[in-house]
This record gives sequence, structure tokens and C-alpha cells, in this order.
Amino acid sequence: MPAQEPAAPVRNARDRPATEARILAAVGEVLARDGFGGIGVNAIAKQAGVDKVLIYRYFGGLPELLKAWGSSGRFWPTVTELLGDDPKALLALPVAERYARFFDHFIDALRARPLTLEVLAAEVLERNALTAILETEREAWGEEAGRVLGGAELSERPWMRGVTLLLVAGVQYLLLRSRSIRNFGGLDLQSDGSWLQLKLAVRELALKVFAAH
Amino acid sequence: MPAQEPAAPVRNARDRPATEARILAAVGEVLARDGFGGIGVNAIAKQAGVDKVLIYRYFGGLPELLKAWGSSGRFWPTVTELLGDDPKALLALPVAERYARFFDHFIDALRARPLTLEVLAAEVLERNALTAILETEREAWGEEAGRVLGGAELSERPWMRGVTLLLVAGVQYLLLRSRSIRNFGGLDLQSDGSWLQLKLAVRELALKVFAAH
DNA sequence: TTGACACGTCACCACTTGGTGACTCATCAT
DNA sequence: ATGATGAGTCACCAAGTGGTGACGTGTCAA
Repeated sequence: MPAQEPAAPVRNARDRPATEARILAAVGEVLARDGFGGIGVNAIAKQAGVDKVLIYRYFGGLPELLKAWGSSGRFWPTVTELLGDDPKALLALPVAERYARFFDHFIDALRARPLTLEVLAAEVLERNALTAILETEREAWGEEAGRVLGGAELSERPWMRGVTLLLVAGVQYLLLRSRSIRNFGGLDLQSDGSWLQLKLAVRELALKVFAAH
Repeated sequence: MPAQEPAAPVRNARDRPATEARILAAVGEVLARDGFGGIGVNAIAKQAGVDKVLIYRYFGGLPELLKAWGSSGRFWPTVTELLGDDPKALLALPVAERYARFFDHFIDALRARPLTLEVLAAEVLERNALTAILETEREAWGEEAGRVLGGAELSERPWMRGVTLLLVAGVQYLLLRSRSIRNFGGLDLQSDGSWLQLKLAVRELALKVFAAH
């Protein structure tokens, strides 16, 4: 990968769009390298090989830059991505299987997005600003996901809404924890096997819950 | 409450144990006021009305101070606390009811401990040091909780282990998010009603799962 | 050709951070 | 009475932070 690129101290071409792109890219690079704690005007400018004053000139400041970065890159998995290659086929499946596969894909998609996890982690800690980077995307996502997952079977079991919410939240939390610790409740969060186990657990649950009675 | 106490610039009595206690208390106060991001030698010393050099002299540094603070206060709910006033009565209940009440108490106990939530939030972000403050307590807790929750009914349904883990993780995550945002998946995380709804969802789930078939 | 203007660079600001050395001074055993 | 010890204070350090003003210099239209 070409990444990194701490930029030799050559004079930069005077090309605003390119420079803006450099800066935006640098945000992701710093994030990936140092985590959200390493984010800062100085660090980003250095990574981009650009003077930090340009961040203020072009974006207005760090929060605005982060917002621009957030809305530019699509790092939150789209619902269609969670439905797999053939959405129609998935929607035709029995509800339990659909439910299970949705979680399978959700877990895989999130595990494949370390940057998203980093942002999610930051959102947990930051109570003030620069939160709400994924806000809008996520909200829309939640709605659509509910619609896809839903159906008559879910409407008949309104309590499953709360359970689903907890499961989604649980997946996110365990993924966040897996970045820094291995063990959680006796489960190795960094092993594929553990995640397979969790997927199977959700599948069993769905089968049990949605079983014709 | 007497809290705060930014300490007028009077000369402090020379009383080491009292000063140490002040410093330890200041950790909690800063944590409650500014969150974990505000933690630092300067801030703590200022809050305690004490020179920061004493932090180095008495504790060795910030990480050691935090560790001392962590092991002094028991802010992680004990399992017995989660079992309510009458543990024996609870254990005599049918498994579904026991399961449900456990979550009820878990949610209430954690909601009543903002400092614990703050530490949990910090643990999510920090990948390096000062993590593992609650580590030991939590690990022991996990084991005991599993034992209490468990029983033949749970052993017969091994997949419920994963589901329970996800639910516990989900509760923690939603509580963490509730500190800074209101909305999550259409649920108002700061309202008691929403949490009641989640409790009921878990209860229904337990009833369904543990129903005699 | 000549400006105007935007792009890029450099030097600087005030402030905060973690951390240390040197000082005063109260207490207490000898 | 006299030291030794240790509690508390003060002044300082280097490094890093976000942020700004002033200065070149290449590009492009008039």
C-alpha cells in the first residue's frame, strides 16, 4: 500500500483540490496509525506534508475538517452491504435465517472497518464536540435496518425490538473492546472462532424465537 | 453535597494521610466533572488544592495514582448486590424470572454509578495504560455472575451463553452512549421508560427461551 | 506586461502538559 | 537545644498544543 507518506520537505504544487484531498486522506491515516487520541491539527498537517494553516483556511478548523472527512468517506456499512450479494434472495428467506444472516454480515462488515471502530470508540468517550460524525448515517441506517429485519414476524413480537437493539449494541461494544483486550467473559475477542460462536448463538436465538409455536 | 472544593490558597496542614486522601478524592471529583479526558496531574492537584509534586512523591506518578484509586473504591457492583435483598429467594425463583431480575438489577446498579461508567468509557478508548483498573474485579464478577445465572437450564442451552454475553455488553454500551447522546435506534437512552422497556424485552426473551417445550 | 489573487511557507504567539530541583518550615526523637 | 526527617511550596523546564499574522511566489486574466 502507498499509505504513510510523511512527505519529503519538497515544495508542494499549488493545487487546492489536491491539497484538500491530501488533508482528508491524512485524517484517515493518522486515525489508523495513532487512534483518535493522536488526532490534532499538527499531526494531520504533518502527515499530509502540508502547513497546518491550510486546515484552517480550507476547512475552518479541526471539527469542520473531521465533519468533512466523516461525510466524505463512507465507512459505515450500508444496509445493502449487510444483505449480501443477492438482497432479494435474502429477503425471501425465512425470518429467522434472515435475522441470523443480518448479524453475520454486520459483524463481518464492522470487523473489516478498523477506522469505523476507532470513530465509534471516540464517540463513546467524547461528550462534547466532534461527536456526531456518523450520527446521520447511523440514524438512517438504523431505520432502514429495522425495516429490513422487520416484517410481520417482528411486529408480532414487539419486545424483540429491544432485544435486537441490545444485540446490535453488544456486537459494537465487544468489537470496541476487542481492539485493546483479548478476554471478555471468558471469550477471546480477537479470535475468529469466538465470533463464529457468537454468530451461532444469535442464529439459535432467532430459530427459537421465530419458531412457529 | 460538599464536593468540588477547589481549595482556597491556604497553607495545608502537614498531614500525609489526609493529603493522600484528598488526592484520591480529587481523582473521583475530576472524573465526575470533566470525564476521563480531563484527568491529569495538574488538574488533580488543582482540584485537591495540593501541589502536584506530592502526587509523584506519594504515588509515584499518574498511572500508579489511578491504580490506587481504582483498587480503593469498589464501584463495580458486586454480584450479591445484583441479587437483591434476598439472594436465597432469588435463587429459588424459576430460571426465567431469575434471568430477568438479574438484568433489572444490573441495569439499575450501573445507571447509579456514573463514575463506573466513566471508567468503562475510558477503557474503551485507551489501548495502552491505565486500563485494567476494574479488570480484576470485573473478571471475578463475570465468573460468579455466570455461575449464579447458570444452572441446568443454561447448560442445556449453551448458545445462551453467547446471547447473554451480547446482552450484557449491549447494556453497557447503551449506558455509555447515554452519557452523551439521547437517541439510539429510536430509543431515548436518558429516559427511565426506555430502560424499563429494555428490561421488559429481556424478560420476555427469557420467558420465551426458558419455556418448557 | 502588469497586476491581482490565491496558494503555500515560515515564524511566532499564549497556553497547557508532565516532570524536577531547590527551597522553607514544622515536628519529633535525641 | 539540636539536628534529622519529611511535608509542603515555588520556580522552573522542555515539549507540544491550537491558532494567527506576515511574507513570498506561481498562475491567470486584463
